[in-house]
Amino acid sequence: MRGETVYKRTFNRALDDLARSRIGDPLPSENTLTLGMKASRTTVRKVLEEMQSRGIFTGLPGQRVLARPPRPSDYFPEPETVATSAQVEMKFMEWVLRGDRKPGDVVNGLDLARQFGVSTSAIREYLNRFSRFGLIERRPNSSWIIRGFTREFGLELSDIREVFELRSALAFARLPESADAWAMLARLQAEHHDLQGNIETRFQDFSSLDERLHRLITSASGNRFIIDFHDIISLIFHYHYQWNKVDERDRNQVAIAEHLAYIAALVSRDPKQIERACRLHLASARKTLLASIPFG
Amino acid sequence: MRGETVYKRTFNRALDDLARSRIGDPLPSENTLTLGMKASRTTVRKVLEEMQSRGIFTGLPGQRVLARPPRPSDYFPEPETVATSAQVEMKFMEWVLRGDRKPGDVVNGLDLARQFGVSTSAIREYLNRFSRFGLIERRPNSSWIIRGFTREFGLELSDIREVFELRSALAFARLPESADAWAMLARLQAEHHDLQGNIETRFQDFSSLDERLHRLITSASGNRFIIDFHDIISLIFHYHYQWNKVDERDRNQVAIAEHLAYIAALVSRDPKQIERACRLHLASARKTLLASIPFG
DNA sequence: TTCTTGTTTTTTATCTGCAAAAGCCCTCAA
DNA sequence: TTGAGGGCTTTTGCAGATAAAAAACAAGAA
Repeated sequence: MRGETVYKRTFNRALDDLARSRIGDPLPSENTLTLGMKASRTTVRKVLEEMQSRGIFTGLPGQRVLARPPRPSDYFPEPETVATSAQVEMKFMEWVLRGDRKPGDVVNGLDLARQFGVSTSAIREYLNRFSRFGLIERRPNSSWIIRGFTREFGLELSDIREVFELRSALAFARLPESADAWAMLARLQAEHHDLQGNIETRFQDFSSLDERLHRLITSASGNRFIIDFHDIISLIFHYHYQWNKVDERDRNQVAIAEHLAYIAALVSRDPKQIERACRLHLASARKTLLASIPFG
Repeated sequence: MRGETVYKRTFNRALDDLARSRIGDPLPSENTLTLGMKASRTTVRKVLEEMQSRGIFTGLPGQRVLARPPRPSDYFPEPETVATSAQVEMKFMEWVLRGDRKPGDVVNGLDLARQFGVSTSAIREYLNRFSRFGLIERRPNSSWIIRGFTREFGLELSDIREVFELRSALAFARLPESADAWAMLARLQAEHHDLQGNIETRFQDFSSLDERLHRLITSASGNRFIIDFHDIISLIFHYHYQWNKVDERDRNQVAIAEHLAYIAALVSRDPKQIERACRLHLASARKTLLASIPFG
């Protein structure tokens, strides 16, 4: 059977949205609400029903009106809002990347299921999807084998990344002036400057900025395989940023400067300059990644 | 529950091997047999037991002796030897590649399960694994969407292929003289010459030769992402060769010549020559692929 | 030892089942 | 004739069960 995670997540999100309304404000139609939430009308309706029964709204459907502001106690606890698949991902990433697995170790699905408190099907499904990240490998009719978060992995990943991103960056420069991408790039540039000004306090925000910049550049390639590959980079760096706090501020400061140079190069449209800035930044990204690999 | 496909496959394979023995020949040990088969000893034992009860062997374990040659009627029918997952793959590939699906069409897991005569889990599992091929895309909490075997797909695939293979080919040339790869390349070269001599009758054998050559080159990159990507190429071309029979002989004849030039270039170790031969061949592979795409 | 084969324990492949969530179609009102 | 919400149907996400296959263990002979 399926948990109620979508419902609870939607409920919480609706509470957030409500915080901006006042008592007596009329509620938008179900369809309108559905557009904002990332769920179906069926779920939104379930949320509305519960809210009504908790006295957050009053009035007949069609004339519903906010009766009281949402309280913190209305929220469902965060852990109940995350789907099994997402839980498995987090637990599994922690397990492979931090749990000191060695190449050749076997992954025991049954055991993981017990450890993570989910069914074997959930594990199986995740392993299948995860295999494309190159950290595990399947032996048919037998268990999965750890390939390991090793130095080789880091090198192979970085090599491809450099090929793909350079290609994408050059494609970016060839985008027509009118493309949305340029506007987005300008916004990212502003955000970088902004962050640079407040680096002392907000250096942790860099992680999401990094992801957004590289995804934007990558998507200019227009190639689904390049874009898909970025998911791997993304995932690895996401967890990497989460755990590797050594020298974080300094590293991010350097990276921001590199990003700004990279953005400036893109704006210049000069292939030579782009190539230089791109390679420079990716070389230091590679270094950081390798440094974070255990025994790497 | 699981089918008996591994057992039946192993049984048939053992019958094949037996064809080379004579009445009275002693049987190798269970362990030895297991090495040859692609299965565990448990399965091999089950096979032996059945063979004994059918009178193919006589004698106590340890002194088993062939009692009669295998008969065609001993074989399990081929369809019973293919695992559900493999069946799903074939049926699904046929369904996406030949069944005139359009980008944006939804994939209904339940419906496919009914059509293919398997459970929804089997479909789910396959879709997950298949998603990395870039032909379908998932909408969370909702169905899969067809991205389609379109001209864009062909172009994007070919682009990456060219980048990866050129890199691999140059790496190949740098392999030490002693590497196994050189010996394998020499063997493939001989097989190509052989096939070229009998092109009139055996032109259909090209498909497997093509796969082996490109896999060998690709593996010289030593990069798991490049090697994994080759699986996509492989799968697409595998089905492509199976269905696209137009001008097959002529196409293969040209491709063999290109392969031979490519191999010669590799042997020469001259990067310039390698690049030329590689690009030339991949350009014509691209053309063939694009030509085979419906409305491409 | 190092292989045999016999036996028992684990783990995987696959199916079934069911509640949650998504997708319908329908009717009523502005 | 468009958009609202009510009610019903279908599909998905995940858990659970079970037989097949793999792996681990055991004990005797070469």
